[in-house]
Amino acid sequence: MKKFTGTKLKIFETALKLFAQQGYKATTMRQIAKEIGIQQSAIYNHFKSKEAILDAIIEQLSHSYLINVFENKEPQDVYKKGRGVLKNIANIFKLMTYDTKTDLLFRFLMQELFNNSKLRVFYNEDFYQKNVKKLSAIFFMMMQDEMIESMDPLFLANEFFSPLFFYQLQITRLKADNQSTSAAATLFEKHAEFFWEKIKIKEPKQETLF
Amino acid sequence: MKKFTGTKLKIFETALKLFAQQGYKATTMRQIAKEIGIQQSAIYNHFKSKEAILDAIIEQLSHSYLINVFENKEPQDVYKKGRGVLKNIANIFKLMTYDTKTDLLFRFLMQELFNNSKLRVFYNEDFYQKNVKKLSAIFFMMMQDEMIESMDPLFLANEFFSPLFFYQLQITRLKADNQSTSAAATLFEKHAEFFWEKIKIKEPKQETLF
DNA sequence: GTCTATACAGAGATAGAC
DNA sequence: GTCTATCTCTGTATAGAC
Repeated sequence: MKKFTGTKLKIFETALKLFAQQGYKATTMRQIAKEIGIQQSAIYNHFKSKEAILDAIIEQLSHSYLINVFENKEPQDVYKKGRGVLKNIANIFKLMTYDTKTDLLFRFLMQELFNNSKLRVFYNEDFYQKNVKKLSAIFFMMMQDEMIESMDPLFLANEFFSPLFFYQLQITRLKADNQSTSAAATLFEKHAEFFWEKIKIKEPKQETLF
Repeated sequence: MKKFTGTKLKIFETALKLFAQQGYKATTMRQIAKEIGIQQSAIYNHFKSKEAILDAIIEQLSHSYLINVFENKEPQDVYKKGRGVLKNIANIFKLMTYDTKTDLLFRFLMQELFNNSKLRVFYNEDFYQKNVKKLSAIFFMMMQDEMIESMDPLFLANEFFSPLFFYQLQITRLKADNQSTSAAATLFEKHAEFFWEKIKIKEPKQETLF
């Protein structure tokens, strides 16, 4: 993963900000240049075209926290923590909303999702499938250990993931209007707590009672 | 709510389709005209500007099924049905994804959400708040009747709503790539069923047992 | 590596004939 | 109400001086 420096970095950051705010098409090279304080044509010393900037952003997305919700931890190493795993994941989502760059990347992703098929492939494979499958593996192991009730683990993963995604979308939207996000930010933790309470196995197994 | 006819209707429908597919900014008046088979300048006999078409679409959104998930039914009239209410709501979400126009409106909404503050106000007030508040009222009444466990009804409404929203987004995305949506479409019902099982009060009240 | 100047294409919108 | 023609503006990108 290559990191940009100097003017190239400024162009990259400014472009990401403007693409996320106004959309790719609505953002002009002149506007990017003006924000940085250089001439429009100077951009072409760093990126060969507007689309090249777009590609660099998509490339960057692949390495962002957005798709590393599990921080490279493997399902078998974490599932035993039960409620703690869920709270952890929810918390990572929450932290993402506080990180300005991740927030911009997420907003960019949502903004361009429906008119960039390359981005849809990325969203599906690296963001959605990857996270849901890891979640699914965690739930499956919890079921085997009789920590939670038995059911379709993939479905359960979707049910756990979707509110987190939605709350993140809400916060990104609220930020776009400079509105307070504190109420929405509490939902991540509440969701993890609520969800665990609903799926955990409550009593010791009945056989032991008789 | 005024309905368009003839050429004006064609312009409206074509514009909605293209805006939803490519975004507002990326869609040109010439492109709209070409799809219909008229000259670009002829559009101006029906809409005074490109932005006027956009406004008409936003206006239309307000009257769409997107925001009438409850089909004008009042909470006090439906809450007694318990599980049935939840299944009903989930089913309306599912039906929306089969309706081409609603699907386009939803895709348009998502596409432009982050670069149109007018649309964000609409999304928040008419789509999100309105639906979540009605849901919240339903859950509150269910709690009073001891049909479901007592907790923050607004939080519960968010938890029920967010997966439905997410699954709808998934389906809209899948459709954008002409992929099968049948697997995702089953999630609506499963969600309602799962959710009800998790919040309903299972046993007869304990006092009656002793 | 940044500047000025400019090429060239495509955008939204208007005028006036039919 | 639609056409052709055209205006004006703004966009991406390039050339060449410094």
